[in-house]
Amino acid sequence: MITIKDIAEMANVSRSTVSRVLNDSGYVSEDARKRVERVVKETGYVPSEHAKSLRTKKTKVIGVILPTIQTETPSRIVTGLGRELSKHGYQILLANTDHDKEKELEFLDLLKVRQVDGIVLIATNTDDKLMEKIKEINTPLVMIGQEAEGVIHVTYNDYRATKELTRLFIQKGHEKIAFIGVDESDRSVGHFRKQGYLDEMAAQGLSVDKAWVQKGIFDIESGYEAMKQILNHAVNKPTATIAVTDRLAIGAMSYLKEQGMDIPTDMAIAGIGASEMSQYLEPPLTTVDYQNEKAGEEGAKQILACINSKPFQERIVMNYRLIIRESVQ
Amino acid sequence: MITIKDIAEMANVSRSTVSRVLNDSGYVSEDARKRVERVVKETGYVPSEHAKSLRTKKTKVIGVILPTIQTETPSRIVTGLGRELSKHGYQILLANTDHDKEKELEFLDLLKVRQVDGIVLIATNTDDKLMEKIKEINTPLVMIGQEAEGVIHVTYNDYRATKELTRLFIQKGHEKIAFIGVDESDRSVGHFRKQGYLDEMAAQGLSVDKAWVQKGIFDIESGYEAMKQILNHAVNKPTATIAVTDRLAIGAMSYLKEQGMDIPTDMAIAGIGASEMSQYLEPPLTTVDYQNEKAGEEGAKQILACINSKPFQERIVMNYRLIIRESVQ
DNA sequence: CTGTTAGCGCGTTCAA
DNA sequence: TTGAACGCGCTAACAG
Repeated sequence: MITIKDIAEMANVSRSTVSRVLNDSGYVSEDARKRVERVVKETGYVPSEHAKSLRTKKTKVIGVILPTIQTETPSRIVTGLGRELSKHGYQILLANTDHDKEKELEFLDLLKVRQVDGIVLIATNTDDKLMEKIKEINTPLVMIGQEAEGVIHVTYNDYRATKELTRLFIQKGHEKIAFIGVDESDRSVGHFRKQGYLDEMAAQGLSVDKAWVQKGIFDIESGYEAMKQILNHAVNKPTATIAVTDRLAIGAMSYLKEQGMDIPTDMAIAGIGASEMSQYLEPPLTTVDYQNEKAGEEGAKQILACINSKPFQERIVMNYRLIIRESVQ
Repeated sequence: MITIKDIAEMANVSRSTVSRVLNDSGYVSEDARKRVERVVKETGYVPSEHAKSLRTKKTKVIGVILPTIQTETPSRIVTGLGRELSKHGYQILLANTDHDKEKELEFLDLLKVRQVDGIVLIATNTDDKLMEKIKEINTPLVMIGQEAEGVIHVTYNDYRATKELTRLFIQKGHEKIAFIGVDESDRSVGHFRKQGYLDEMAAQGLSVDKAWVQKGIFDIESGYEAMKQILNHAVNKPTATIAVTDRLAIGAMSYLKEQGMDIPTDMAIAGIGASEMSQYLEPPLTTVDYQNEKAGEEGAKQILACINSKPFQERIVMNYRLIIRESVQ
């Protein structure tokens, strides 16, 4: 392996001079610079990042913890993160928890050991254990998707999005609106989205039948099951349904079709997430675009600012955009 | 930051003894071992990976280069890779080329500089430049998705898959079969899949109308366009279509429906990739399951074997599985 | 403007 | 069985 020492000898200067040329720091005579640059070019030499890290305590690596990369939301966020980070010479060390909360904690430790410069956590919960660990590792960290006191975070306006979706249905004349959510331990997707729905219903003086509110997990199948529950158990049949993710909505639509029901005539439906598929469904699905890639970019900017001790915003709430399609009438 | 030196002092031994305990190397008295272990536990000390890497030249990091993580194939592969690698204490350094061949080359260099122990390349081409660079960087490397002489690779049986799909259509009575492919610079998806189709058609004595064979890129929209081309330009209208990805098939289906054509009566259709959506389409799409996660795991095993100088297979061809659904009749 | 020197945190001889 | 000493490749004082 070729090292700085070799370059120094070949260019007839000291190692420090080579270092200065490479890092553009301190004074170097034009002559010496040229010689070094020539040798570096000829040999294709690149300094060892590890040796550098050992000295500078900087790694130019950002750890990214996520629950899965098999769904569109996290993969879009990572794309946004990667785009912004690579602009500044940072790379991503990936940590996939596979939805395992224990692993989430382990990875925080692990990334700390790897001495990443910062961590981006695509979060699905804000459990006490998690928050404690975050404080404990004491590394610059940005959370995406959940809000949390004392932690830099980028979130979506979950509450307002479902509130607006609910209002949309009501404006179209619906009064019996069902809701397919997820567990409330996920504050953003589970709690706030549900609350927006409930509050708007209440605000418009509409009551909510208990059987209208069902829960799934983050897959298509459970959306199917949830819709089945709604139709089987509701005495008073709803005419519209809000699902907190497009996948849940797709599952729900699948059950509706199986039952020979027409969308949106018999049941209007909306999802959240603006999945690529949503516009190719039958009928095309009304949904909410959360601009995940942009959220990723924003997260990257904040973590970089934090690392470089520049001013950063602790709280960023992304804008969303309603996409109204034929599944709503 | 707490270092090996601190532990040594606290345990009243030398740094080397601590190192021996940590790495289970050389003789250490039971007594000393206990003391060190206790201190390590109490302090929560973990050795610096960077210092270690500097010494041992091993990083326990695998670089993964991919064209995008926004489609199912690569994200499934990464999931498989991650699962297997993390079992052995390795982590993934992500490099997203965003379909840019130049970046692919740059990342190979960059990962080399980062001194990753190995590289997994989810490849979309086998250009000379790329192959040269692979030789040049001289780092253990496994290619997934394309075959290449002299490089460890995991591929799918693209040729046989489309051949079998073609035969399936023919068995069902179809004689005029169209094909939506991608550029042949992608040997696997572009060339081999097309060749399987062409060969089977020829083998069965069926001719192929030029207008039946169209090309898209890897998105839904271009599948739509390709089907439009087929229907507009074919004098002799085909009754079935094979698309080389599910997304292309979805786009094609979208155009067919727009034209009021029935699937599969007016046009039977099949894709490849077993995307999660495929079973929820109308009608459910016939497709081919390539077991991408398993391919990822297999790739991980090979790169680890290569790194640890154990025997490895240079060429692995994954099995596939036909999933026959209602889009074919 | 440049070279010498001194570590960063660790693993690994080599004597003792 | 243990510790002293060295060096991995690099940056950052410091002195010249």
